[in-house]
Amino acid sequence: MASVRGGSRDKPPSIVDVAQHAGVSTATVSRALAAPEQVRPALRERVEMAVRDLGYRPNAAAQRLRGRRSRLILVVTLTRWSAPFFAEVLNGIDSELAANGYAMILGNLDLDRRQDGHLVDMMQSGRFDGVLALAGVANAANGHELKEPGLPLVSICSEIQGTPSVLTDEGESIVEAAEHLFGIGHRHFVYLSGPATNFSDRSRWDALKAYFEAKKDECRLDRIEGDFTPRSGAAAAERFLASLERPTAVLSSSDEMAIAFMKVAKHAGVHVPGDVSVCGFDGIDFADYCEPTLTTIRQPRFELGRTGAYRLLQIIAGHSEVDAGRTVLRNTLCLRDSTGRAPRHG
Amino acid sequence: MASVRGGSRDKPPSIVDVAQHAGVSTATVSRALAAPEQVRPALRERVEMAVRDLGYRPNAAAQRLRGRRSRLILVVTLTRWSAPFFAEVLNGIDSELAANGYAMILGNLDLDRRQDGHLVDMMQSGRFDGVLALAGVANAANGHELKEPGLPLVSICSEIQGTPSVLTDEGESIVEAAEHLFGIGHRHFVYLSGPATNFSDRSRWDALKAYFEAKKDECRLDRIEGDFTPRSGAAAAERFLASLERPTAVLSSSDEMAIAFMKVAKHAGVHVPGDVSVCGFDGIDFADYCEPTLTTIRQPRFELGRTGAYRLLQIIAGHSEVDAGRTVLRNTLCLRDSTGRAPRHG
DNA sequence: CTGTTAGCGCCTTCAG
DNA sequence: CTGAAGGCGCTAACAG
Repeated sequence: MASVRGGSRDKPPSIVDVAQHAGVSTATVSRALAAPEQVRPALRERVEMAVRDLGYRPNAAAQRLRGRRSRLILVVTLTRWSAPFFAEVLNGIDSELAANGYAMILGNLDLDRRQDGHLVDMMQSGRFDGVLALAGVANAANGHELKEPGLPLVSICSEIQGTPSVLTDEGESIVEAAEHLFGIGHRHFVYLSGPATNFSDRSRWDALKAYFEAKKDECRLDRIEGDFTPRSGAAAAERFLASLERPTAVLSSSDEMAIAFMKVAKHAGVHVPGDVSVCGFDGIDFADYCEPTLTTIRQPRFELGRTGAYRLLQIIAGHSEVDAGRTVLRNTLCLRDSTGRAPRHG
Repeated sequence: MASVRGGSRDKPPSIVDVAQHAGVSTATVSRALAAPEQVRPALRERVEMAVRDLGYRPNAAAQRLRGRRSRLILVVTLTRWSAPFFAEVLNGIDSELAANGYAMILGNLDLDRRQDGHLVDMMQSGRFDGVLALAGVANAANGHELKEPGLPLVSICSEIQGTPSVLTDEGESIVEAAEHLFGIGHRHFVYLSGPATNFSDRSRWDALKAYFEAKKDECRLDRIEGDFTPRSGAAAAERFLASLERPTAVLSSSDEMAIAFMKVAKHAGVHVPGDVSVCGFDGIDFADYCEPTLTTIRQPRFELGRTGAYRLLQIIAGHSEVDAGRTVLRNTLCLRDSTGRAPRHG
């Protein structure tokens, strides 16, 4: 009676095979699987047995063609994503999707090669039930290109006009960090930015500018351009070292930049936090293992992913009451050893 | 004449719409797209125009159902993957797949919950043309479970019986590192392991054991259990510190463990490399930014992914001459500041 | 409750 | 070179 899936090269069993094996119609098989309560127990069991015997799995393509969901979500990322940050966001997404029987396709958007066409093709090929756009993608693809195909779309870590998005309170958090540093005596700040087109970076910079605008008589805020990568953090440190009047507080737009910055600064004999305080952004694992441990603004990475996926599934399911607008998660300021009182000084 | 895709809510155009719009049969449309040379230029152009006008994209589900490829590859990973390592492998995979018009599904395998069924379901649902299994998955899912569905399968960073796999020369490289350390005076080594069931870890440990077996009169090799994570590296450091006779050379099975190890050791007043030399494995970006910079065995992460994807596509395309067996890529020993001469000592 | 039937959109013979 | 027609596997009406 056992005999799982005959020989080997046979093509997989179809619903017809199951129907014959169980002595019922294909419709009954379909129902026994999708709506068991509509099938008399006796038949249902025969079907279930046949399914097991033959090792039958519904063909997803056929299901999709017939009009049902594909249970596939396209997740669009940039080729140059920050692994420590987004890997955990992906985990969050996957966790929520898997729990609901969905799977994710990873679609890397290459900024250099004009590959967007490829993506839009995919989106219109009817393969997916929805799209999740991760930070940066919005600006890169101009946002509406992603909306155009008419698929349910949720944006994570950046906002696309008229599209539900999941964000963190980046502006508030970085101001909170600034305020903390101000409180312990710092008056000269520098912001290590991300790419100028990045949504997060804009939010942070705008909030910071507004905050210091109100304090412009007593404080100074500089800005050094970066792009989230360690390399750009090291470059920023060189510029910092070369400056005539060095800031005493660094607000970095990513932990990776902050850590590289500290490394270079220390090498040049600048003490952290004695000479300069450094605050990162993201809360990646390595913030605990660098020297000194990094004060940072921790983003709920897993939750970002989970929440984004959740909202998307809601929309797909048609629970679209609260659709539009943003969901804002809260960050946490984690004080560690890279920040301290401003150095005494004239 | 313009008018891209009507109003908005209409369902997407099908091949029939295109055929009507162009005044030809559906068969001609199909051919014009798949085998243009078989269609008279005049008609071909009419079709191409209609395609553009309507914004037509072939429906992937229908194509797949009709028997063609889905151009979808399932990439199976573990829920607890090491982001710094695998993110780059994924990039390599994506790069090769995208270049050939394929996309990847990320299937996280959860070790805790028995979720494998879900995966096998997916594999048999006829959605994919092939499967890429990343390190660790093989052992977890017992390998053959993945082979069973009869899909083309390639394993990366671990070997599955009778399945093509892409590996690095881990054994040779770690022995090379050991040899280097031996050459500069070290005689007491400790290996920080990964999970005991991990394929890579086994390869490394076996090679190391063999190497030291031949030197057992003059050398000592200890082993501390870890699992690749920083946390376990820190725990290993505690054990190291507590040991009566401390080894002078640490061979870590991951950079993340090595970095955490150094952090804890330094905190306890142990100098790296003055008192103990530390060598990592993987060559992640942070190896350059920790203190001191980490000597490590760099794995060609991007190439691992790219090569794995390449082999899989070859198999799918039927170029299966060189199918079985392994492809071995070479690692590079990167000497940095965390290793040095063994301390003088009785 | 269960079976019959009609397509979903596409590609690929098979005739013309 | 082009058109007509069947069917991939499945499910949702519609009858019984």
